[in-house]
Amino acid sequence: MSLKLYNTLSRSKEEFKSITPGLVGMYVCGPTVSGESHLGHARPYITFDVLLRYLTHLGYKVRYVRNITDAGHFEEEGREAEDKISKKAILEKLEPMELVHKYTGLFHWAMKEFNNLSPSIEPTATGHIVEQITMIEQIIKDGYAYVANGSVYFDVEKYNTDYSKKGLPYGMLSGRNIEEQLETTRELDNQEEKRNKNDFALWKNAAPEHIMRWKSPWGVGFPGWHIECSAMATKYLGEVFDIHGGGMDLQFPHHECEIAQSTVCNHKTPARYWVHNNMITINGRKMGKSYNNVIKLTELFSGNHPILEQAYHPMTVRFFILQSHYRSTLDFGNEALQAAEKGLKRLWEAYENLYKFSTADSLQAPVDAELDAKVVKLLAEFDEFMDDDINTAKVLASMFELVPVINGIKNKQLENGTLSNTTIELLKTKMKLFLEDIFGFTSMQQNTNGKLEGIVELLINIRKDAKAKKDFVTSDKIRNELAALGVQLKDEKDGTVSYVVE
RNA sequence: GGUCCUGUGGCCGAGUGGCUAGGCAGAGCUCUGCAAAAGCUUCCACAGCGGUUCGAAUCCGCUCGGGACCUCCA
Repeated sequence: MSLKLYNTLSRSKEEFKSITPGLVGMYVCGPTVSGESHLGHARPYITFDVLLRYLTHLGYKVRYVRNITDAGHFEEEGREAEDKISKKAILEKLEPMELVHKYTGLFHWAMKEFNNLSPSIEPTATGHIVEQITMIEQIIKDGYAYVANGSVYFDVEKYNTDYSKKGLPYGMLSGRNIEEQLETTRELDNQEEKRNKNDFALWKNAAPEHIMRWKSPWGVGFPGWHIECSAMATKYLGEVFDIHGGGMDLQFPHHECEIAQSTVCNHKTPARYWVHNNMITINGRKMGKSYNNVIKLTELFSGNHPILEQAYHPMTVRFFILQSHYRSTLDFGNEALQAAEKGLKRLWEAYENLYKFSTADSLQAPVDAELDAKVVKLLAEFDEFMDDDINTAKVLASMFELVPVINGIKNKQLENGTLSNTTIELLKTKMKLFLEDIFGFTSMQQNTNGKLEGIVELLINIRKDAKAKKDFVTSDKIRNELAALGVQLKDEKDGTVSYVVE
């Protein structure tokens, strides 16, 4: 079996084949660092992190490019041109560069909290002004863009007419046609510079008060929203690359425009597989500034937000996201997050216990051949589910079916030697591979340099003595007060005591 | 208004037409000094109405509800 990915271009699952055997180029639209990252950002970057890890597991060498948008775009086209970053910079009395630096740092911090791997290249828009200008010049030269008052616009109408003949109409990704667009696009002000409402800016003339500005053949200004991704993807991944990812909300117009720009310059549709993750909703509504329901990642991890009943660990959020399929909307709620927190804890504890198993304990032939076979089957399905458009939800469900088996063996509720040595070894290998390497989970335990461990062991021993003397007042006091401090004692079947730190 | 997606049990969520994922919560039991943990068992579903089919949560139609995009957006 081989990996299948849902391709937005064809609206179907397609077998994944890389252009160059063994190598994959993947571009994912990164954040605009004019503000703090929020819960919504967690979804694509975790989703594509898992895809990156899975492709790597399959043996591909992946070049993962994720940009940082540090040059502002128009808040709203037609309104007075205002650069997101420069506007806020004035309000906060900060240099744009200072603001960008701050939020880029926060973004990187959050990505690390989520245990997302770093991209191979993380290019910035401001670092690629030259490439963008070069690309715009090319588009003008080919006749698909025009200059107006120091701004440059892409001629969507002409592009659509010419490229429809080649089977590459504008709107092919998002499934809309331009004729309808003309009738349904809202009436906007100050559009006289454009020949057509559908045209989009490649370069925008900067008003004198504008802080972010660069010299260009058309005057002083700044790049339009879409051109950076085309320029940087082409530069680092080539004219045609394997995977382009991002949130569904970017399908139109952003990715549509990217396709148009790149196609004009390179005469090819830039990416083979367009992969889009769905949105996270809060109470059934998409999170967004206009809805006033944005939860920033710092707030999510600290619990400091009116919607939040408690803080949520980055791993809980990661688990929550991977428990659904990336193409479904995922509804956020305290109850759901708390369920995820408990579920992950149970799964992770079983996993850690599994790793303590000695295969010397079990016999060569499984006592329970049926269960042994079931375990082997569940493990084999991990790969099948991932190959089927990265169905992390199904893999996790299978893992939960393995939890009672692992716990049963550990607590001797299952007979010694229930599973064969081979199966236990396979269980260990695959659980590690999927939980840590592919899903990217890490332990939520804090490293306390062994001091806490020593203290807890001491208390466990005192409690053991108290219990031996039937001094249950003391033993319960130790147990309950440790629990209040977040240290949960567990009396194991064999008389030993283990514990978990919250 | 246009285009598209969606409606699964208390909550979150998988679901390729037949074998009713999974998590959390609830109930019972085993274990336990008591509890927790763990194990076992168990209750509660496919928005509604039609249709196709031997058989539909899954396909089709209609109705109702929710959402997304069309504007910055992950």
